Amino acid sequence: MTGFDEDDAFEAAARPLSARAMAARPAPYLDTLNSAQRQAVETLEGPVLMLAGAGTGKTKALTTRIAHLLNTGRARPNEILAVTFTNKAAREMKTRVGALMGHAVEGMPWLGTFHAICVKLLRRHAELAGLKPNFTILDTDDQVRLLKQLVVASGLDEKRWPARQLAGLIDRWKNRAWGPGAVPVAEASAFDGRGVALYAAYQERLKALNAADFGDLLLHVVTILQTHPDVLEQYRRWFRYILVDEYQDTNVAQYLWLRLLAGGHHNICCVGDDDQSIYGWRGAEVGNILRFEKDFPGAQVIRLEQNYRSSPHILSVASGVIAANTGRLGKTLWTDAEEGEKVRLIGHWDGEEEARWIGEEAEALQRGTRSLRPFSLDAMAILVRASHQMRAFEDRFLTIGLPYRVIGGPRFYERLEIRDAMAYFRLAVSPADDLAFERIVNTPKRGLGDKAQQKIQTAARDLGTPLVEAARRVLQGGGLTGKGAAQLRVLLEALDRWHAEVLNPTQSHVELAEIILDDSGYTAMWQADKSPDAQGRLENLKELVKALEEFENLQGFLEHVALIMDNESDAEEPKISIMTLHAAKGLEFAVVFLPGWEDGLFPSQRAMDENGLKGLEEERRLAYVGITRAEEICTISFTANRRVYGQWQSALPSRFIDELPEDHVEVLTPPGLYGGGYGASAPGVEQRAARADVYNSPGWRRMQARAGQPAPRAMVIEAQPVGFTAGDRVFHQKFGYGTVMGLEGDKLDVEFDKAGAKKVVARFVTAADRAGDVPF
DNA sequence: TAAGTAGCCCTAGGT
DNA sequence: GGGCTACTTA
Repeated sequence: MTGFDEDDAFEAAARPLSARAMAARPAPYLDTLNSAQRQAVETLEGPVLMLAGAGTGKTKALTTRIAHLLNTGRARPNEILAVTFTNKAAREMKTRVGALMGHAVEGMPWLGTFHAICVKLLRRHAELAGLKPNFTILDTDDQVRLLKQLVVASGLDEKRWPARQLAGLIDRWKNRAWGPGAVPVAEASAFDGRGVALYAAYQERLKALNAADFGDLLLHVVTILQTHPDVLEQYRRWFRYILVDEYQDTNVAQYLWLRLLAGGHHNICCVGDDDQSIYGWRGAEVGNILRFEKDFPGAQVIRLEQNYRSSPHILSVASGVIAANTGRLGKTLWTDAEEGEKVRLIGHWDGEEEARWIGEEAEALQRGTRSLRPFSLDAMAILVRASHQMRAFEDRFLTIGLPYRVIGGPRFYERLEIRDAMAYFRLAVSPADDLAFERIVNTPKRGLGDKAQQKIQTAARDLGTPLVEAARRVLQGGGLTGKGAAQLRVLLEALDRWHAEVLNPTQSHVELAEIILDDSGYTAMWQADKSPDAQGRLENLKELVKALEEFENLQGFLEHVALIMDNESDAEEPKISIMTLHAAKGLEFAVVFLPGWEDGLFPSQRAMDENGLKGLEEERRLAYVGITRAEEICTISFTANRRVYGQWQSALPSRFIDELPEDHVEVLTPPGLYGGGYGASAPGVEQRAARADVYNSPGWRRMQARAGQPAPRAMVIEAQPVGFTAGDRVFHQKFGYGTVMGLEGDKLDVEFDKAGAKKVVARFVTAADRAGDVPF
């Protein structure tokens, strides 16, 4: 089927648009917009770039624009293509358009995430990509396991060449819309020279399994549009208006996809903020938004600069920080709001003290003793750079009984028990799902260990059948005996029963799901488990079954889960939120804490090592995103000492702190700096206390500035990140002294005197003659 | 085959 | 420090 659904068909649309437009209803929603927003809503024809700074009412403008398109009769709901990155954003957009129109928006079938829309397109044209319309979507876990098999089969040492790394490589290639044949020579030799060959083999396997991974969803569609002009033409005519949210986060494949589809009517409106581009590591190209005017000739650029979120001090600090970046499109945020409090800056001795101080501060703000009014914990957030920073806060808050929630922990559907259960469901729906079978043959334990599984694998390969069928044959042929054989027989019989039930239902799919979990022994397995998290897992399984109720059948549910992840836990008592800076994008809080502003942690050493100045600038945008989350009170902090991977390390304040505009910052002095309690007898304590004090004295930053380049700050070095050459003597904390034998990227081959030959990351060693200077 | 232990790595994370 | 994998042991 290559055609369109009947109700989507617009071909009869030689309809007089102007007449429809004249019938448009009044548009009261326009009166609630400021002039820039209004311009963004009313400039409907031709390419538009809406540069929307943080907190400037971007979503409002975007949703009003859709409402306006519908209201003026310029497009029918199914002629608008509106793309977001997350399901959450898509959902919000749908809701808000509905609210604007005063009724639920039916038939906006093309409002969704890039991936959801691509699935829809790909199902229609699957055969053009060598797939069947009912292809399955693999998640990252499946992907890695498949790749692992290929790596092993190719004779590579899977330890030296981890499948996860290959998965990352292939993802990057797919993000750039490179099929196996299009990977440039320079990159093709990655992964021990076999990168591309493995990529090609992987794509073959996927085809054979009738499966696609996330990257494929886009790649296949782009390829189809590129190679089938007739298909492209259909969609070009169909999508009269295209809207894109978070354009600064698009990767090359998404960009190509958009350009192809917008090539007909040219009515594409991209919304974004180059200063909030923080997903470069995931393949996003800031270049897409910077190049917009070139890519789409005649484009109009509309800037949304009035900020409705943050106080003037907070905005000034944010602007001051981001000003250090180069190549920006440039925006000047302004606000009518009252002056409010300055951004607060405070240094601490170590991470525990930082957590203690923030905990007390949160309580004081909650009581209202630290501010003009009390704040709910719901209005407070702690935004960290790296997830391992979260633990100190969790520990502290558990101790003092401060309610908190961690946003972005392991996703519901990524949990072990959910994945297991899903594998059972998948097998019931499609018995040929080998990956699912592998996952659950021996879960719960059925006495089918590696050996038994290998037999089945071999049989499958020899017979050319799926694993389930192969297992059946192995049993019949007496290849397995004893307990394992008996239990395998039980499993296979159960699978048959479940599959028959899927084909010819005699009961609801919810009941079937319960039966599957019970009959398989999976529920019993967790009931018998006495570890503390078993109870929680059982509850998750119950939740899973409950979630099934909203779907017509298991198939529908599986598709949904493949694409969707968020389960918003309902709000109970007020809680302070802990999350990463990345997770905070798009959110806002009255009170924001930004801990851990230390060089190496933030900006992250790794970001700088791997991406140099580009990496540093992305880190700076992350700082900008963090600060602009705050409405009223924003507190930045850093510590003099931090435990990293169990080792104490002294740290220097982040270079971003030097960039905070002084007039808008208040430097706080933490209590108890001299109070001891940190082993006052330990050597060096006075020194370190003195230094910590310097960070906290009112003039410390000026002193730093005057001193010129302070201390051994981590440097951004573009060309030569390593700094060692073969023959250098080095010292490693764990392995001792050694000699550099060779270089490979940021890794060194070192022959250690005692520990022998090792590969170590360059920054973990120091030149041997300097070793004595380095405090460990 | 299952339980126990040693070695290894370690940003950010939606679909 | 902690979580995961791979290897070793009962």
